Amino acid sequence: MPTKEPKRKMRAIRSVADNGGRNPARTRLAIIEAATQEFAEFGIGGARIDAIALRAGLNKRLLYYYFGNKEDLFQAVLERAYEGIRTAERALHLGEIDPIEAIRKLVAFTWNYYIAHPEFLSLLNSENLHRASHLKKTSNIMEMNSPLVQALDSVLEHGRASRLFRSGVDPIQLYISIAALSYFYLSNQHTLSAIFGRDLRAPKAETERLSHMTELVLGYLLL
Amino acid sequence: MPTKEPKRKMRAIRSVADNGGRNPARTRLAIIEAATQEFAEFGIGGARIDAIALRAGLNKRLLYYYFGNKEDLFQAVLERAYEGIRTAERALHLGEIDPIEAIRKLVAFTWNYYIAHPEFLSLLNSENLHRASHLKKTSNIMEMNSPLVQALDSVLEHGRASRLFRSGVDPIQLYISIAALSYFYLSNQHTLSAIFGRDLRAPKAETERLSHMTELVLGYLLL
Amino acid sequence: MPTKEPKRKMRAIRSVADNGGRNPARTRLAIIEAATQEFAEFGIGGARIDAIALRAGLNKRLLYYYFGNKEDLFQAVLERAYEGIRTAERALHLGEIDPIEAIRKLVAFTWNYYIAHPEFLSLLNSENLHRASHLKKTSNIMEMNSPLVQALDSVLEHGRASRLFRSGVDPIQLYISIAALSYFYLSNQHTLSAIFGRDLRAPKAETERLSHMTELVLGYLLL
Amino acid sequence: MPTKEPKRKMRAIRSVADNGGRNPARTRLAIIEAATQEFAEFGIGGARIDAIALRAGLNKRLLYYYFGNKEDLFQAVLERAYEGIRTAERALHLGEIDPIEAIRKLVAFTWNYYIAHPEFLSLLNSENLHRASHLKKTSNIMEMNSPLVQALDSVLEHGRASRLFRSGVDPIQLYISIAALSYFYLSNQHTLSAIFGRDLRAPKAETERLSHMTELVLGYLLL
DNA sequence: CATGAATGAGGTTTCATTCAT
DNA sequence: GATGAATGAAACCTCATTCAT
Repeated sequence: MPTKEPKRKMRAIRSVADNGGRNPARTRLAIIEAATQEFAEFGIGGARIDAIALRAGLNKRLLYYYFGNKEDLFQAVLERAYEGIRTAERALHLGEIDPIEAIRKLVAFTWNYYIAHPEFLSLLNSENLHRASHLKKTSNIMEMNSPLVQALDSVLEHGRASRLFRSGVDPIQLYISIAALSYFYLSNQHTLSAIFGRDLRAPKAETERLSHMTELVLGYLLL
Repeated sequence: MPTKEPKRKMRAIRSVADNGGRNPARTRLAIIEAATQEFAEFGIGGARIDAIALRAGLNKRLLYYYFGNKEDLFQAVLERAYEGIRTAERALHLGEIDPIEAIRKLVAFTWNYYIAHPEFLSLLNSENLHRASHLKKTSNIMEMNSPLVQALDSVLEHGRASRLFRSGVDPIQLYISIAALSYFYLSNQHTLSAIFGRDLRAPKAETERLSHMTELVLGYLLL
Repeated sequence: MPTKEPKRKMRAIRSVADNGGRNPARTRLAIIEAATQEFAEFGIGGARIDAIALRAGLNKRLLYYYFGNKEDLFQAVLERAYEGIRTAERALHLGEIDPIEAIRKLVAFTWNYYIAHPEFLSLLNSENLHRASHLKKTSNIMEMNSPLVQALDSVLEHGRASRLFRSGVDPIQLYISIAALSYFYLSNQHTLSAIFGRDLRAPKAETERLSHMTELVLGYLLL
Repeated sequence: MPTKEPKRKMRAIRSVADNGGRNPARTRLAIIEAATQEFAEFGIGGARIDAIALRAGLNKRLLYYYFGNKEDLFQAVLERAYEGIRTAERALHLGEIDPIEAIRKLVAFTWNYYIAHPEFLSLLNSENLHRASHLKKTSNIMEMNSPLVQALDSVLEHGRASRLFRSGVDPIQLYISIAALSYFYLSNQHTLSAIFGRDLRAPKAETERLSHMTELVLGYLLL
């Protein structure tokens, strides 16, 4: 197998763009979605333009028409992925509820979002392998910043004011830690499962993990 | 850009094998080390056999002579990377010290090892992208299991016996969490730095991160 | 798999040279026999020096020591193959028996020799693909000539004298025809079997073929 | 000689595809024709994709675009070669003429077709070296079957009915024998010429061979 | 807007052969 | 006499990208 990447079948999973053509917005979206799957599954180097076109049910030339080249397509994919999580985060409204509940909700949300969007983890890994080169090229990079950091800051402030939480907690550090606990477990599930000889994705294992993470964070915060 | 991967200069960083040939063990090692760097930097798909040969100062053909193909070379690289961290872990001797100190030491060790061995994180990310396919092929996969899990179990037991630590803590969950806190921060440093607009690798930031992680874990464990 | 030839396992069938080394004649023979199998199975282009060494249970370097290069090794193999059939032919003694019986014997001998030595057919095919370039380099090419042609000439003469056989038969043409009838059937057995949807090598089919060939030749010769 | 195959010049004999591009059918044909020559001349292992592209006057990448890989290209070449002879055979209309004349015509046709299409013999030899692996993959393998076998059956029947031919002749056996007589002579002409020290392809030799074969077959058939 | 055909560069791998012991 | 290590050349094949319609 003189090939560069592991062999894989190329079959159109689902022709995302079953419009009779002539719908730019939809075509664009179809490409992004197909590319998201492909990049998530194989990384930037492993993703194949042909495979993306096939997944999208579109001619390869169109990818270039819409996105110029592979790198820029990845950038678009990445931006949409961030957009997705930021939108979901904005719907959380942590500030309006009890601090303890807010933390539970934040941990659970992070966990569930990553589980529902494994491609997001994979895309981030790819982007970090490339030293965030695509992210750095996005124009309004600040909008990538999570609205949750500010919300978390306010939750911590409320908790501290109510003498529930310890003081001196950096919301960014905590935000990163909460993300880390879910992210690492899921992103590295294959090596961890192999090494520990357990299926980390069994329902029971997932429940235990969420409990553990919640207890860990609250155990730390609560006075 | 007609090439698949971002352009990069190919220059022999350092001829790892400045033996006059005819030293199999040394040649083998030179290949593994060069490959480790290359795979860590560019992933499996992005790594170039030519580049590895150049880095190692060896004829490309030799890589095939010793390892058969790219995949098997990656497997060898991965196995050696695990071997490295397991060896370091075995030198920790957590069981012989005060539980609190042991936890501090474990968190700091994990952090420092990842900082000293960024290639390890990258290799693991690659392997997880490939669903641990190489790891699953290693013969004695159980030896990949960290000796720290058992040590941590005993630390937790001591802590609980001394009424210092809470009970009911699963050592595997905690081990994963401790790894997660350092791993995610470092592995995702580029996207995080870009988004937060701060340099997460500034000395001050590193110190703060280690403190935060230690407090988080101990804050959770201590009664 | 970017390989040139169809994949195949390389395993030493039988270490022909299980001498403790130091037996030139035996080593030489072991190489020739291993090479014969390899060349017969894969052709000159498809044969692999490594595979031959492995089959012979010898170091690859020895093949070069004894034969110089692949081409010359093939020449040696070919010469030995011709030697084999010529030796067998010399044992026939056609002149001493009844002409009809002699023809039967010749047809059957040809058929049986080809069946017992399929590698001979394959080597000849290879050599013809190369326009007999190796054969032309052999020193005493005349010794390659079949002793049977002269014997056949005398058989035909006897048959004609006894008013059994027709006259005017060129022994070389007939010799070629007799060879052709067996050779083509066996050498092309795979395509013929595929196309006719029958197994040409089934015992019944073989018997029928020999009968047919014998009848064909005798039917032509007999007055 | 560090190369695998005998050296040879690579020069575009004749740019088969002097279309200004954009003519798929023509391009496809140009590839097949170039590949036919190359495979016939050097065998499957010896044929070079580069050389085929050069012969066809096309970009090497196109061969893969149209045929996937070398093996599949060979299969296409082989199928076209069979198609060619089957088409020619269908134009013979043996059933409509006198049985004796029909046999003469069949022998001469076989002889002349092989002479006009030496590549056909070579391709068949290659395919048999590979145990008909490509032929077995062709979908309608039955259409490869010669229409002549049935025609020959009817000729034999007519001949027998007219008390001209012997009975009990298997048309497949006879068909194979007729093919064999021409095939072996031509396919093995180089070794035979070398060994007999005569030029088997001299015009006189060719005439004699055709006579001999015709007499042989008719001598057998005629009562 | 959309597409099948075409391409240059470069990737992995293989091979016959030689070197150093 | 015998061997494992090493090599340069070239083979097959892949890929992102562009051309012509």
